[in-house]
Amino acid sequence: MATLAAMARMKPDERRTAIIAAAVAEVTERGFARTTSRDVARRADVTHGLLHHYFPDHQTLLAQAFDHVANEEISETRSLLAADTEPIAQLRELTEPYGPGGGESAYRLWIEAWGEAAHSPALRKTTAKVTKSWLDLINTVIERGVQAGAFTCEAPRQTAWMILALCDAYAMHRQLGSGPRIKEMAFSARRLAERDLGLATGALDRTA
Amino acid sequence: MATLAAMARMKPDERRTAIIAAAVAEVTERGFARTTSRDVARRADVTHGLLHHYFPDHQTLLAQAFDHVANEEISETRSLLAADTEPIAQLRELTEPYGPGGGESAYRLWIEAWGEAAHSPALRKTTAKVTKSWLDLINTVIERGVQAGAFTCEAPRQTAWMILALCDAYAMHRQLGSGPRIKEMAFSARRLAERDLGLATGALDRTA
DNA sequence: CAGCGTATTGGGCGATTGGCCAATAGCCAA
DNA sequence: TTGGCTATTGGCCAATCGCCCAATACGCTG
Repeated sequence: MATLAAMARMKPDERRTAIIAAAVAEVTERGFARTTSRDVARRADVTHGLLHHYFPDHQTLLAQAFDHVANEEISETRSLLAADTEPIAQLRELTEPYGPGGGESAYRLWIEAWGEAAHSPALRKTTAKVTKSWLDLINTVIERGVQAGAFTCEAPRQTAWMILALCDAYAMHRQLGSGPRIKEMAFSARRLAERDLGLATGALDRTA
Repeated sequence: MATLAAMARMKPDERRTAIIAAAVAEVTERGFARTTSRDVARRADVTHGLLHHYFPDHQTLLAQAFDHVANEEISETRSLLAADTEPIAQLRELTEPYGPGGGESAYRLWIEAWGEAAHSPALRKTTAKVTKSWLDLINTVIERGVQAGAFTCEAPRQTAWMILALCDAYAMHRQLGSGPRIKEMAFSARRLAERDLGLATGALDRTA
């Protein structure tokens, strides 16, 4: 992973980023509660004592780590949407079977975060904020599509909420390996969107 | 909670049940990873040493505790449905705003379980099994309603999955206190069900 | 009542935790 | 080169964890 000799010294900002990246990886694998300072330090190739130099305490480190990823996901998706101007293509991005965010491991982190949010005000605040961002993102795509004449929609915010909920639920249950017909679940969000937005069935499946 | 003098001795089965109940309460409050043997013991009014007499180890205790609640929820819902014979009334039960299961705290436990399932094969197995039971339950109600002529439905299993997903997502995000318009989210599942099953809007809101 | 088996206690063990701190190492300005 | 500031180390601490076990209390059977 890292060249032994090159480990010596890093710019503080890089070091900080490396530690946060290590924390994210650990939390994704083990969950918030089971992630220890020493695990993070080992993964970041530093000693555990250094963590306290960059972060006041363990909770703050984990909270900042999740904050970092969550905001990054949002901004990445935002620029992904900016690349397409056509509403249908944008909606297709948002309903990708692996989730519009960072894919498999990103959802592992989110599942951990939902659980941890019940015990950490900082996590709860971040999850609430980012969830709202997701809803706004979907809602904006819908409303722009309606204005452009591509969609028809009675209750955009409600449709946005249902799309998000189905994507989350699909990703979560896929994580757990639960249940039959998991591939069908993946497309429920798209079929729901197609019906709610006046599109033909399968309109979101076709590749542009 | 418990009379001091009456603490002395309990039948083994009662004791076992009391410990499991204490474990459920602790996990609901603190999550799986942060629940310690001693916490459970204190809540159950026994010493920590006794736990090892009833359960081989900590993980097994927590897994059995969740297993107990999950199965109980399912069977309670089953008998709840048995009380009604009318499909619409049954569907109304299933889409209760607080979730068809045990209410608020029950969903706290489920959120913890979803996270923990990623780290515990036993939890993963239970969540998968009970999720399947929920889907079957909803699916049965739909199909009986279709046969009785009360519903019309193109893809029952897909509709069942969407209803479950929306209920889960609503309950979860309500837990987190996230987002505006959370009351509207609560009825998304009902509106979806009404449309998917050929019912009039609001048909599931009216009290029987 | 005597005796056996189980329920229950409470202490102890090794391992691990987050946080703290004195000491060291490396970088840059003067 | 020197001095000082920051990054970094590694050891230490009290607290706590799950687990184990010898000792005790209790209840039931004979």
